[in-house]
Amino acid sequence: MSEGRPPVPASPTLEDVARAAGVSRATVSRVINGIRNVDPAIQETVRHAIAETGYVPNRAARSLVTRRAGAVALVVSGTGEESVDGPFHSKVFADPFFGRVASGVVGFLRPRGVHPILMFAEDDEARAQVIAYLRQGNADGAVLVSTNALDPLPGLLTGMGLPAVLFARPSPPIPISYVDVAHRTGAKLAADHLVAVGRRRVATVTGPLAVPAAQDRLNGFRDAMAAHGHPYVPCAEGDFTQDSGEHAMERLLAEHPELDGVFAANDLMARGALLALRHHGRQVPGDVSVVGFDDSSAATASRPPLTTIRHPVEDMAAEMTRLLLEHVDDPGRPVTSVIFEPSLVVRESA
Amino acid sequence: MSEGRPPVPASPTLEDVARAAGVSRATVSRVINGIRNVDPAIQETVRHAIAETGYVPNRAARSLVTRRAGAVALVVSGTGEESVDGPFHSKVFADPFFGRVASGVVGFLRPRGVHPILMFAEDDEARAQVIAYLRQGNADGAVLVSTNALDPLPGLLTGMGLPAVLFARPSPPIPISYVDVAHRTGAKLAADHLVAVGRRRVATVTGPLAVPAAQDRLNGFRDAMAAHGHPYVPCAEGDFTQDSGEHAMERLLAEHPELDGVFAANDLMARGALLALRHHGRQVPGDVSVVGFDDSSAATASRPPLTTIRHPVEDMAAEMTRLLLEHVDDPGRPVTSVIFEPSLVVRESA
DNA sequence: ATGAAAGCGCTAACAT
DNA sequence: ATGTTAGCGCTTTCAT
Repeated sequence: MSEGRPPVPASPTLEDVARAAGVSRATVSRVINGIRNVDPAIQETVRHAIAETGYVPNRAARSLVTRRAGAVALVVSGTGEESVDGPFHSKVFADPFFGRVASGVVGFLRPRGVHPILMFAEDDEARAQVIAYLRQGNADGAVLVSTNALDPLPGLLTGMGLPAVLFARPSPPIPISYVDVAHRTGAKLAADHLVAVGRRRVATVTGPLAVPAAQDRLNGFRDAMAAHGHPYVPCAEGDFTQDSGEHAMERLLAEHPELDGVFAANDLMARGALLALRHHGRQVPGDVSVVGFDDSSAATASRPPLTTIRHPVEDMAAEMTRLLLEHVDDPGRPVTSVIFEPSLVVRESA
Repeated sequence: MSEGRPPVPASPTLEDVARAAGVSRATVSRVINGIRNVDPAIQETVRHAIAETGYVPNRAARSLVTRRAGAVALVVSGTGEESVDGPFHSKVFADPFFGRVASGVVGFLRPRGVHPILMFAEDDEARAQVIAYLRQGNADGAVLVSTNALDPLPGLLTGMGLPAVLFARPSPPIPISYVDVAHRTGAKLAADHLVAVGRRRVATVTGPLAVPAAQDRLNGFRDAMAAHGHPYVPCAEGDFTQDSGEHAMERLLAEHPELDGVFAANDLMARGALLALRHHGRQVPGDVSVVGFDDSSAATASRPPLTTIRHPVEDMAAEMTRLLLEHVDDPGRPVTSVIFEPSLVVRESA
């Protein structure tokens, strides 16, 4: 932003409150920051003066001395290869998942008087801007949700000493805290359910296999099916979009027309699979059972509603934020991971 | 956030750079802020010193003296009645529309080194927190997208003298800048198209009629149909969600089984209408033509893909942000509105 | 328990 | 064209 005049009329300062209360700035400051050793009577006087003057602390002044921004960044990071259709940001939020993360983050932050700074890091340039911005000390830490496992950003952030917590385990092991869901357990839940409803010729639509989560879901599913006596599970790779799910399902159907069950690594792809199945005249769940993953809004909005694996995204995001604030308050704290257990939500598709 | 030790090692200050370059702080400051009247040779020296020391300006210190936060808020505001299923924030971002707005805002802000602070104001408490936060001077202004026409927030913001720009015209006329789309023109486009493809028994699924946009789309549609010789257009009210669209379509079908065309006031509801139509065995577009509004990702993801009215949400959001920065730079500037023209996107549903 | 005073890092007069 | 200097509003020793 370019320069201009001050937009707001001068607001009351500590000095004003101190004068009104007949005490010193220091005392007012103590009251505001909840430091004890202040006479209760004086505290009362000060509080009254604060209310009377309509005083609100100036964050810049406070930050300058405390060396804390009092803000955190919410960084959505991508690969840089996604500029196929439309701007990255638009696409990102087309996936309801990110909205749930944002929700969880804000939900945790807000009661604490903190609000997240929203940043996108979809390519090298954007990443550089993010780094530059954070280097200015605009945020005390960052919660990071990345669409790409090889994202260099987590490494860069920890490298510059900025507290950061990831949503989902990074692919190259780096010393950074993260929250994640037990993908393998979730996939097992899906496998168990498909088998329980009598499916025997089951295939899976995977996410991009460079992503650990996609790997885990695939492997977990395969292992579970193997445990049920089905060592071979046909699979087709998608990229977590609905279209990719539809195409993957087409391929699966072409090669294995006899299949009677599908596990898609997320709901969007499951929805695409539903489309392909209908297109080929297969009834769901009559002919083919479909299980998704995420329990996103896509799951309830699709017809039939999706049986899926739910993970508590909002809770996870809140926990991620909690971890971040912990790291901010105590930079020496060792990195940790918190893994959430998913659950099966049975609807109509399987 | 509670207090703790400084998270980062002391970074170089203006003083350090000045010393390294053998000049005064003021000169370095001038170079950084692009103020002319600095000897080119010295500029070079200073730049070198900056690079050498790895200096980055401290935003808090700068804000303290300029009295500018250098940040803007992106506020998503709701009615408070939406807590039906899941947290407000989750629901908000389930609508791809908000993602597009965020995208446009960030797209405009980022090249200018500004990032938005994300805030939700879904009920009185949240609204109070938003106000309190903004009163602290954490943002120089706010771009506001509201799901409710009677939202008190715009009034509150302008009341406290904070520059703000809305996405969509507020229902009670208040002196505030906004961007919007020509809803009536869009609705007319839909009507013209439905008539052009031979539809004569046309109905409409409206948005919540308390919202001006929903009103305008309805009225624009009715007027245009009247101009085509169809004075009566059955309508059913929805609330912009897919489910509401489905239910509205059910009602329409029950009362007017002969209908052959539908205009839904947004894509999500159009999608719901598609579901209801299929459920009743109507072919789209064979038996019934369907036109949506928004050209959101829901339009391309639905089957058949939706013919819809496109408005340039990202561009509008960018313009909204531009207007905000203008108001921030010059608080005296009179409020303005910018209305964008929508266009018809023909796909398969009509 | 309270006050006085020293800055935090920066910008913007003002002086030269 | 450059330097000097006075704060911006706050927290935090250090005295008292």
